[in-house]
Amino acid sequence: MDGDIRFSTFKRDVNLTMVEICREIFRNNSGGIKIQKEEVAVRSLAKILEAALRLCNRKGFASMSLRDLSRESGVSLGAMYSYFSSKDDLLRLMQGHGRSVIVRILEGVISGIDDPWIRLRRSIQAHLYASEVLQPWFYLSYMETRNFPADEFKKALESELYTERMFVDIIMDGQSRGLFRPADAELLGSAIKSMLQDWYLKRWKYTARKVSVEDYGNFMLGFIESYLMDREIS
Amino acid sequence: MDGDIRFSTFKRDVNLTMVEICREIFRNNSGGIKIQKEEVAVRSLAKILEAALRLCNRKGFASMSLRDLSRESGVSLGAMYSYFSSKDDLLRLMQGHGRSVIVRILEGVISGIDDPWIRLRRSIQAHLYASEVLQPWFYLSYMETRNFPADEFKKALESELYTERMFVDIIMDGQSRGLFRPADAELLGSAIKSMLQDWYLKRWKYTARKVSVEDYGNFMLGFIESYLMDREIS
DNA sequence: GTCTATACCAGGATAGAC
DNA sequence: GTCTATCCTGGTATAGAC
Repeated sequence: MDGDIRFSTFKRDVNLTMVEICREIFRNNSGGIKIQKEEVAVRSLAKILEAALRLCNRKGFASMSLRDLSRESGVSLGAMYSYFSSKDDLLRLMQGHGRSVIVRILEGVISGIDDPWIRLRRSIQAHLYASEVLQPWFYLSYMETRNFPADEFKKALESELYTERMFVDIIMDGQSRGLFRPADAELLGSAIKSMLQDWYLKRWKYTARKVSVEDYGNFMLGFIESYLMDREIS
Repeated sequence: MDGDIRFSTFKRDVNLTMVEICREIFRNNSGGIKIQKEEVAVRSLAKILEAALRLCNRKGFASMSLRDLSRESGVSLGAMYSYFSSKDDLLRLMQGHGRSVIVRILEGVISGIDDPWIRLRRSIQAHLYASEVLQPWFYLSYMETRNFPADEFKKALESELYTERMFVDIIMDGQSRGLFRPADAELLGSAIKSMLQDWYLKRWKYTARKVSVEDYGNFMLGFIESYLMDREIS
């Protein structure tokens, strides 16, 4: 449809390789990371974070021991402590970055667009594609929120409400212009979020059924648009 | 609407008090539980399981230490081991029961009903209400699946697919009778599940917004029915 | 049946050699 | 910068008094 984002285009444009992400993390954390040489640091960091995400997704953050992580990443226990100062700090490192990336992406794709139908489509697609590219981050951040240190916990909740708000605003805008049917915008926003989350939380299911991220997005959009166009029921 | 289940009725009918549940657990686990007197056992068991669910919901199973649990439940560390033989065993105790309860409920509410519209409404309502009454169980079983011992893990996945299948079957039945629009029944089934799950996973959000379980159910049903009735789009 | 005391081990964190 | 060896806390689980 007009204004739609294709996954392949999206992926090319955001270009989020692990190494690039780690480079950015390194530059923003010169305080916490004790290594000087950027090349060295970025390489180890990538190994550590990749392994950490893999393990956290498999067993959860609390059940991942740093000895596991050392084995999985190939970086020794001692050396890892040159990259973070505690296990909680490692969580912060993984977490903080993903958030900034997603906000940047979401705001980018709808800026300058006026039509609520298109804003809705594009923001859902972007959210879905971002979670596809950064699946382990999204999964971690959903499942481990409870175990975050207080400051991170608060930020995670705010982030949930922030993205939901984005959808609610678009819906209310469409309604006030008489384009969308009247309906509870907040509940619809929550429903959209929960479907978006299902995509990255239950990857095993969708992979097994060979549903692609674009299939999923198209289904979601058809479902939601059908509701918003419906004039029969008040 | 006709055939609808009211939450108050549902709650009265299933009558799932903690003590009743613990009594049933006790009777099914006379092997594992070393206490003889039923009254004594049920009382302690209720204290332990209530506390365990509270702590698991707050910090996760892995982060809950048995010392925490002893403090929270008021039962000493030593005494608790008369009720289960290991921490994993405690998980099995909490988990196994909930599953049998939910299957029993879900099958009960649609047996003998033919109309797909009513079957759909009732199965969604029952699922939602069950998760409301047993919220901590549902939450635990969703969030901790990864950490279950292999056999329990498998059962949890099967259970996810089983209830989803229930919805898919109803949808396909409605479609083949020409009552529901053609649409991807499996994806719609998944979407229904994800909305049902959002209710018990994000209670904080809905409580803060003063959305009742019946409000939520009505919204879900309106959303889904609007889609299934829609004849405009193929 | 329930408690306290304790064994034993795994995990996070650090020191210091290379 | 990275590794190995080690410290020490806090976890699960048990023994045995009451």
